[in-house]
Amino acid sequence: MEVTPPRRRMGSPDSAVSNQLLDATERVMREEGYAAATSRRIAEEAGLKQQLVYYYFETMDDLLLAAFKRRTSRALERIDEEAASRQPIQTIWESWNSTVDAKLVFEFFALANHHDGVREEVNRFMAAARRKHAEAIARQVDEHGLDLGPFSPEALSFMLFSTALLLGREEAMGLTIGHTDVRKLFDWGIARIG
Amino acid sequence: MEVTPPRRRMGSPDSAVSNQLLDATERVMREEGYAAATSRRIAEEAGLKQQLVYYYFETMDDLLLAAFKRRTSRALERIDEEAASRQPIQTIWESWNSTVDAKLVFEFFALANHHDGVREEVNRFMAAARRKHAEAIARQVDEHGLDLGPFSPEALSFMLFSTALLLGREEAMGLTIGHTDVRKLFDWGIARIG
DNA sequence: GTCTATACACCGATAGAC
DNA sequence: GTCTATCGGTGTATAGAC
Repeated sequence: MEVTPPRRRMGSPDSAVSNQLLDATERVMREEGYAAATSRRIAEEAGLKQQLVYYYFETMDDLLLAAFKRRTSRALERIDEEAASRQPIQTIWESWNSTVDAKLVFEFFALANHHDGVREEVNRFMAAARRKHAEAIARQVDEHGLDLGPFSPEALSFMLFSTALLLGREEAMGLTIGHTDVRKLFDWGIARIG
Repeated sequence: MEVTPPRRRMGSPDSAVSNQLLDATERVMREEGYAAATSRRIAEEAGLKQQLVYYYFETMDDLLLAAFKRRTSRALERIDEEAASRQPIQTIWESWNSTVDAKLVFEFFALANHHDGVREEVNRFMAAARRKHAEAIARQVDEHGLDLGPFSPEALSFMLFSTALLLGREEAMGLTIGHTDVRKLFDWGIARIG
């Protein structure tokens, strides 16, 4: 009968300091990579003492997971708001392009390769986003008698995400070969569907 | 006048041991992430002493870069061979799907966020692959009077890579929503073009 | 070419005072 | 809630013997 193991005392997960630490974690991960997201480096970035990290988070793994969960819960709120859009496909495309922090996403995706908690949360978020987007697209297709051509709502949901993410990554890295053509292609296709 | 700084003596970059270390580096990065790619962990994985790493590579950054360069030089050879294919689009699609080690690619892409040498090498490789693929596609379009529809060769080159990479990543993570639809979509589109 | 030994920085995490 | 002090472990990298 697994009982909660003995723990040291801890602070509120929604406190101001806790959020400062999560902000600092995002900055460090974006600029220096997940390997640099240590308790010392994050505390320094937040202007706090290293040991405070362990007052607000059980372990470093917990802190990293909390940082990702804060992002996904905000993103899911946004997705729910946008689901009611009059032109969901256009809205989804613009939303991924403007909100996806590609460098950070690649750090979290790499982290997910070997961090069980983060992987589960990435999968949970990606599954929810894909389903919600596919439903919003399918609803609009029904209501307005649109023609998606060879795209299923799920396939379109996948393509909008994967394309925006890779375009964002390459732009952040200074590589843009074919990008104007791809953006024209998506603008054309989205306008064509309605 | 920058002179090569004084260095400790070093072994051949093409030796058997050197390649064992690069093999071990790939395994560690794939299974445990780039943060685990330390001299101790890699040497242990290769069954060698930690200090040997510094006989074959100047620094850990050099080792990581060498590991990535070995992959890209092999991949570019393959791309050159496949450029002569009778059906380059089909060949490129199948090649990305069968050769891209998605977990490892995400580790190197995340590493590229903050490792200058790796970023430059990633950009060099991606630019070369995109151009070579676009040229192969354009040549085939010319010779056989194909119709790419709204796709430019560069845009198609981009989409084949980004889609195969993200499909591969999600499959490796156990997430497959919409995948059969996306694969059907690409099979259909590629068959349609010719 | 590979070994032993080692310097020194940084890591996660805890104990207990204030 | 935040502090000082500290533990044991691991990191990169070097020196020099064999």
